Amino acid sequence: MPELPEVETVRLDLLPAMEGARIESVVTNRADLRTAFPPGFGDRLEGATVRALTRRGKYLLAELSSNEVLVMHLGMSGSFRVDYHGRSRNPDPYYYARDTSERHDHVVFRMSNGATITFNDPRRFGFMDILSREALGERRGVGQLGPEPLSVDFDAAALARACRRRKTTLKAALLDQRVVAGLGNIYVSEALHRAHLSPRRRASTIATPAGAPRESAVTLAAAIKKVLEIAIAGRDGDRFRVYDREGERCPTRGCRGTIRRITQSGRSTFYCPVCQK
DNA sequence: CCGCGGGCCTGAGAGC
DNA sequence: TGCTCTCAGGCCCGCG
Repeated sequence: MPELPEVETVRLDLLPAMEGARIESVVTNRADLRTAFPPGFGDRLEGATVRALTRRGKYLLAELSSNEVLVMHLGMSGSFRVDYHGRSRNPDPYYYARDTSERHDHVVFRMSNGATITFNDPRRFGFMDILSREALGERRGVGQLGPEPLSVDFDAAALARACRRRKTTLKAALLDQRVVAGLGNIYVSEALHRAHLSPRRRASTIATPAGAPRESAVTLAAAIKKVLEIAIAGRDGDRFRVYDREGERCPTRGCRGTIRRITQSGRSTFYCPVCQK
């Protein structure tokens, strides 16, 4: 379920359990997630202290006292559980349940502060990797991320520049983590709706030929920030305005349109054909 | 280089 | 009940 806001929420949940604590033990219950664990996975983590737990796009980064970085990605279905007082739901870390969701508990960290952190991921699209600090920027994925949408680096000018020569749709451009980091299928639909821009529109149309931001780029950059901020703050009231709301009335004030669902590059897009141009 | 389709996995829900 | 089918909030690879 994780796009930027969910990953940020996971980070905040993990913070008290991880930051400043030493990793006492690591158990992996299988040889791979999406990819194999790096060589010496447990040995490289055990004994290290987590100096900081940060986030870049949808990636969680545990910066270690060993000067290595533990990179964690939740894929589609990854989640973490934290249990305190040295007690996990499964007292035996090697226990591998077969008939409950616990059979997808793939990694268990025991921390010096008594926390037990369990990574669960049924579909195994998530992964963990360990890299030196310097190698981070070179790694495919994390190394190629565009600006953090909630930082000052991300604004209409940056967005326009990134979209300038894109012949794809706005939908595809915003899903591309090199354009902006952290948006996924839900928040792209939400941001475009808030900005009243059609997901089918060519990405390059938000920039002038010279690459300068048009008004639509200003609106879209602001909408992206807004949608993510609201989601992180957990203002649940109007969680998703269009996502998974095919057939419902468009929530835009004064708009009498109906939310439609279309498929773009194999994935669902929800939008209002009336107010999104 | 760019854009698209397919593949990777399992589980939930719909329809028969 | 149980089967089959579709779909799911991510990402990478290979093809044209």
